[in-house]
Amino acid sequence: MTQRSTIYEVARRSGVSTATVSRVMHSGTGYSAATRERVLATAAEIGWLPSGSARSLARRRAGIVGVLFPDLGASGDAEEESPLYVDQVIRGAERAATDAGDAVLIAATRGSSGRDLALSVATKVDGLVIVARSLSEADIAALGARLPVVVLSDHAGRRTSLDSVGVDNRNGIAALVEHLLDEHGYRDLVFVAGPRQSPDSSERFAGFRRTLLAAGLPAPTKPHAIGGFTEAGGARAVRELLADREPPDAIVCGNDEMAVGAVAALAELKLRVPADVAVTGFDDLAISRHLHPPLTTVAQPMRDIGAEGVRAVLARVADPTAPRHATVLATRLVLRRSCGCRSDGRTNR
Amino acid sequence: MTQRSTIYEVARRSGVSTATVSRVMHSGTGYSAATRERVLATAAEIGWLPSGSARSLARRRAGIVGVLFPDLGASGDAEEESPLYVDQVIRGAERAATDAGDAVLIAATRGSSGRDLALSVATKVDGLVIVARSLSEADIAALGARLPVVVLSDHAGRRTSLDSVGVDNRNGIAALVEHLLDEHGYRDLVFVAGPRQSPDSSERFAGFRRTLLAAGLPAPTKPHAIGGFTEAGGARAVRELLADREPPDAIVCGNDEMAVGAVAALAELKLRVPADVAVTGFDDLAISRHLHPPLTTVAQPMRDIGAEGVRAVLARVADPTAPRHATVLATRLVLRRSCGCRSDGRTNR
DNA sequence: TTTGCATACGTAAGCGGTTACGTAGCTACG
DNA sequence: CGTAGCTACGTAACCGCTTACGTATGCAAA
Repeated sequence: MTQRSTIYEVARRSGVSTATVSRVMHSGTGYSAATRERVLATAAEIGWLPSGSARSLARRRAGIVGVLFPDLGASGDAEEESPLYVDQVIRGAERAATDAGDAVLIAATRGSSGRDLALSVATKVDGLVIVARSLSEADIAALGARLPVVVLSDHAGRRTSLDSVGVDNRNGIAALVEHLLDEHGYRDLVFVAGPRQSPDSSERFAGFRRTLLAAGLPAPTKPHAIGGFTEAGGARAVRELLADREPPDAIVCGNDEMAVGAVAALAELKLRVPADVAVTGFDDLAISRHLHPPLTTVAQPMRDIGAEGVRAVLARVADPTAPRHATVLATRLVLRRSCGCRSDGRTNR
Repeated sequence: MTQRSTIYEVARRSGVSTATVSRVMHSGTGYSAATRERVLATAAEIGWLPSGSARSLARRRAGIVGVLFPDLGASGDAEEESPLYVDQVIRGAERAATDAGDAVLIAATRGSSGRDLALSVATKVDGLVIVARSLSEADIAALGARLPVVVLSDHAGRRTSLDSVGVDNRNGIAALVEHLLDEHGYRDLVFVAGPRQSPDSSERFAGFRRTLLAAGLPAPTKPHAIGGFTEAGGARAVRELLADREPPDAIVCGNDEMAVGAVAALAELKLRVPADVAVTGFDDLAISRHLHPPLTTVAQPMRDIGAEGVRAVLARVADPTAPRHATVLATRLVLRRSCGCRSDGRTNR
């Protein structure tokens, strides 16, 4: 490990000023070809690694955007984002940031420590992308007052002052329910919802209800069961549901994880999927196509959500006065066998 | 968005010097309780967010460690780390970094652009954790000469100058093969390997071979087939294999993804798993317990690998002269139905 | 009272880059 | 030949913190 060298060292050895070294590194003009070669050569020779901190300080731009997300594995099985989901969002964010020449810093909030972590991260970045439910509304608002912030999913269109990115939950579910109704002729559908306070969950239920009504079918005013977006919750919800009533034609779950639990619960009850009852999810996680049977679901463009998130904060970093913008991305219906379709992979929309 | 305020502003408004503000923020001593309150109050009042860049520059420590990994989704189906695997490593790294008061910056190398990306990231961090095959050996070595670097898996113990973290592939496979031999009585086992150049893959094969020899069985000198660590590769390998010979008792795959492909290929051939032929994997990805049948595999402590990685770089940042250290983590045998075991979940070791 | 030693600050010199300005040399043109 | 307009640099003033030192004040011990 060479002694950390500086731009002065490079300048001295190349017989130029630091300004010229800086220009060679980041500006396309202001130096001759010969000078450029000389500078580059000595930089390589002494293994100079420019100081990002110094550059950031001078430019008042870190070139880093932070992504805050809730940690799951940490606090047991609470109602949290699926790791598979968040990971994809992060990947998308990384991709967009790298494409823009920036980098992404990630931080998982765990329980109460979130606020301090967020503040600490905020000092190191130009803007923050916050995955739903990483932080309290108040904390998010406080951050939003200090630096560019965009909130992902479960908030899109609901917050008044911050940029947001989310998906079209209503139409996503609508397409799914229409499929169940029209292609399979199911009439008796039940909806297993996520957490009560989740806007995403509410919108999905709203889409469910609206579609049934549009088809002239009776529609419930509230979800048939609450599964809290977790596998265990989905299983529990189905068990409770079927203790009361005959199996429905189909169980529409608010997300894929609950669908996994639902399938398991149905197996316990000796009910076959989809022969006896169809099951669907929402998200299209990596595991979903491997389930038995493969899960019919509404795919969320998880990577795009992350990517749009960083694009949005970078846009705001560039122009802090731009009007607030809520991005809503489309979902895609993914037909697999759990809904009763024959073979996997047919998709729609 | 308030005007970006500085420590001078806070100092002025609190009637103290910047030194005192700095002390209040980061040192437990050097100020009275009253001063502390006053400073904290005005800081909150004007919404001051300290500049991480300035702090990093002054302290000569960014408080950030970078994680470099290969991107998969990007370049099609090349031989790359599974997203599920890398994501877990990243999670572990994030966890360890946060616990240490640092943050992690992530960057995915895609194809040839890796070298520049790595350099760019290197300017922003105190050290780098590099997931195997993100970069060429030469590039890794060059980085290692400029800042603390630790390499994860597929290298552990092999590189001479850099710290590394990996798993005990040999013993991991050995436990698995012993199980197949002793508990199930299988005698005819075949090994489907990952990429030829992969040290991880080689070690796994070595463990396979050694265990067969130890049991007094004939053992091949090279893998029966090469699957390249991908699902498609695993399927292809099995198809080619079974074109030549009778189905073996068990197919030991070099990783879980190849096992997925193997199971699919066997299904095409109307062979039942595990009734006709058992299949096993390596990694224990999130999808593996959902497969049909659930996959028996050797679990890698993916999060721990990431966590140990950042711990190792932080240790080296703290003491650059410490002797190189190679961490080798233990694996865990996960018994599920694909090997012929009755019910899921029994694990060993 | 003097001395000694904490404790609570303030001063100011960096940390390693960026960049607005200024200057010198050269070419082009009236 | 004078001058306008480039290009290729150098000078030096920041960027916003941290921290080594130095000073002042208070109090206990001598």
